[in-house]
Amino acid sequence: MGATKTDHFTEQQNDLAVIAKALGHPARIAIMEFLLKVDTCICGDIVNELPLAQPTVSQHLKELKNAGLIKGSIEGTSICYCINEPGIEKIKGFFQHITEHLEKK
Amino acid sequence: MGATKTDHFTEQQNDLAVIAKALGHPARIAIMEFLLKVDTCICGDIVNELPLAQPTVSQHLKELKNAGLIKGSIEGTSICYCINEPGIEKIKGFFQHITEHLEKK
DNA sequence: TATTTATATTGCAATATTACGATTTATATT
DNA sequence: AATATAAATCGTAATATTGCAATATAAATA
Repeated sequence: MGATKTDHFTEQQNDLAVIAKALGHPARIAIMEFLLKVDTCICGDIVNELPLAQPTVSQHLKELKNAGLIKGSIEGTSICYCINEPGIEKIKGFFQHITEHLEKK
Repeated sequence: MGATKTDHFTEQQNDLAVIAKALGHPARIAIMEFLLKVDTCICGDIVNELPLAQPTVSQHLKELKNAGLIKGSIEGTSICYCINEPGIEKIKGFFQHITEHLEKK
């Protein structure tokens, strides 16, 4: 196989998994950290920062955007990327829920 | 390829990615939620709960354990699994760092 | 309109993941 | 000792991911 049985799980479970999966690669963690530092930047800045080729960075950005963790806005010939707070809040809520529940014991 | 360039990133970035990746599958999100609900359980309980075969569940548990998100202790012929709080705190810290940083603007 | 600049897409090879049947390991119980 | 129970491991097929060269797209500028 190799295909995840997504239809056997709830929408929320699948949604959280997509977000977590998007962060499940060191390059994408590095992109998030870089975006946090510079606030906003274009794809080329990340290509200069990371040891990866432009198509690879573009692909990682696409996955982060698809998960709702970043957003991009067109600025002339380039695209300005920045962190999308609602996406962060969604996964953060999952962990807060866990720790709150654990503390009640 | 298909192989992640782990050696080009920091240990912390790789560590966070491993934790996030472990949660990047709906079955493993479901296992975490189930563990939170029942506090502690054995592999067989999860097999009864999820639409997955025993070897598959065992594999998912291994990955969660490897990431430090759960821990297991031997209880006679079975193994008692529960959430490992320090693992949760590590990834939770990452998101708190992000939101704290974003609020300062 | 030709060129430059910035990013996305395509296609492909190497590797990783997912899932499960069959088997193995390890501890209890009879 | 034989059997039952619980979980891990092995082997394997199907599918997904990673990374990049080559190419395409799209907007600004000369």
